[in-house]
Amino acid sequence: MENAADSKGLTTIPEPTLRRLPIYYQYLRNLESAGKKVISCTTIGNDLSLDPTQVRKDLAHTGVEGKPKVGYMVSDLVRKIEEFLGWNKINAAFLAGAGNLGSALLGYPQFREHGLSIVAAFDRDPAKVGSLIHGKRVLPLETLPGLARRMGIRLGIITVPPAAAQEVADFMVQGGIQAIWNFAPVMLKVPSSIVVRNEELYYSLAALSHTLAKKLNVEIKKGEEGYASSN
Amino acid sequence: MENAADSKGLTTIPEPTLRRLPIYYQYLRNLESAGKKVISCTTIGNDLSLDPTQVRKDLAHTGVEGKPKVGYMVSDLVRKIEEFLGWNKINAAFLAGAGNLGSALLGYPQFREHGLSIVAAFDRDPAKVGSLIHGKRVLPLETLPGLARRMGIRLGIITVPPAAAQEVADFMVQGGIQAIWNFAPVMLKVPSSIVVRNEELYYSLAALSHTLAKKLNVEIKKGEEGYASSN
DNA sequence: TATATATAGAGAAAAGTTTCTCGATTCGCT
DNA sequence: AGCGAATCGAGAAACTTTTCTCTATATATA
Repeated sequence: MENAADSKGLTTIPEPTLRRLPIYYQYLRNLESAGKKVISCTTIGNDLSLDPTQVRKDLAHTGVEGKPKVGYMVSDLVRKIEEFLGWNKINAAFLAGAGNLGSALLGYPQFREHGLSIVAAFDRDPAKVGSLIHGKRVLPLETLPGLARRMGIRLGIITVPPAAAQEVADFMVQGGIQAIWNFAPVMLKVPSSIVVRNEELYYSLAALSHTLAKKLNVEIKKGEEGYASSN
Repeated sequence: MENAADSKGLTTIPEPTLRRLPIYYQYLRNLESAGKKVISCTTIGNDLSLDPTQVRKDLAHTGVEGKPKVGYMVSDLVRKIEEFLGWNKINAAFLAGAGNLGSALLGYPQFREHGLSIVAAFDRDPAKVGSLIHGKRVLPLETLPGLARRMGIRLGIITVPPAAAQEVADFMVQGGIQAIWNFAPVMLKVPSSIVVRNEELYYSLAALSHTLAKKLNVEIKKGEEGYASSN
């Protein structure tokens, strides 16, 4: 029974599945607030333009069970996905770098609903230290390791400029932080036991701009054809 | 010769490759500014913890060519990836929703270097309309379609609250926008010819929090074992 | 109560992606 | 000039993910 093993983290879950789960989750939350009680993979697949079997396999990874002819309880699905992604327990996090992006993240309401609570921000700029951003206190960067250790913080978010990122990462590791969400465009060097997730907004832009460029190219070609011939 | 076809957009490129290309790009830009002229897939693979053959196949999609025993010209690679991703031409974009996230995106310096120039922001809040955010003027939302059409804008970015997202998307479609980068947690309904890329910061959180949850679980179990037995 | 139908779930097949293997090429060194 | 080492590029093999097919089951309806 692979599902049970999966939901306990004993097997590895496909990356693509992991990327789709939050999409299902959002969709299901919308259903829930619309008052829908049960849902089938067929319907989910139609609404999200995904293959129903794929949806079923994805959801099975969370250990949820459905009924033939009926589908799944929406509330079951929501709960199982939350558990699976660790969104049912709040992770306290430290954020380093109280610039534009850092401030936006500090004020991002969705995080709280998805198991992430940024409890403090850190910066080197004396003008920022001591101030409040979206209700979170900005503290001196040097105090990060000690505080992280005392408060048992497991998650760090890096939104400092690239040049400072490695040093901040070192601070975080020193403070016993286990997972780093890195928004700086550099590859961090950390012990292999630390989970690093690199996030660059422009990474996501790649797919979009590639598709758009291709699309515009095709249009230009069509235009030229239409101009040259008389069709 | 599949590479040539690829670089002209005639074949489909694997999603995973598309996600890795920006990573290579960033790495290569760093090399470039460090003065490195040539690079091999072996070295790239080592530095980025990827299989060298995979790196080679990924890069081949851009149509770049290397020399045995030497590798690739760093500058060739950078140029080819830029062309492939459409980063060599600047795309002018409109952004709707001048809140926290919108402001952060307006001030995000990396976009400009990657083919994206946000030329104006739109909001419904009269307090924001008319002001400048990071040098970009905030305009009334209603003027978006007309302006988009007149300026030939192809790309729209949505950072409004979920409830307003669909309406904004409709405005964008009406204004002839071809691709939408959607940061609101809703599935937009748009004509199938429009490219939509949904971006949710917490989507990326999924992988990280799942791994962290798993990791902490394992640690707890280990702890319990250690406690129960005397090992 | 029997029947038709929608759907979960499991396993097989197909498609896609990554990794391996090998030959060809280039360069530096002797 | 010839030799050895490094690397590209192409094709094959292994692996992963997606899609298809089938069976069992729950529900609604006649």
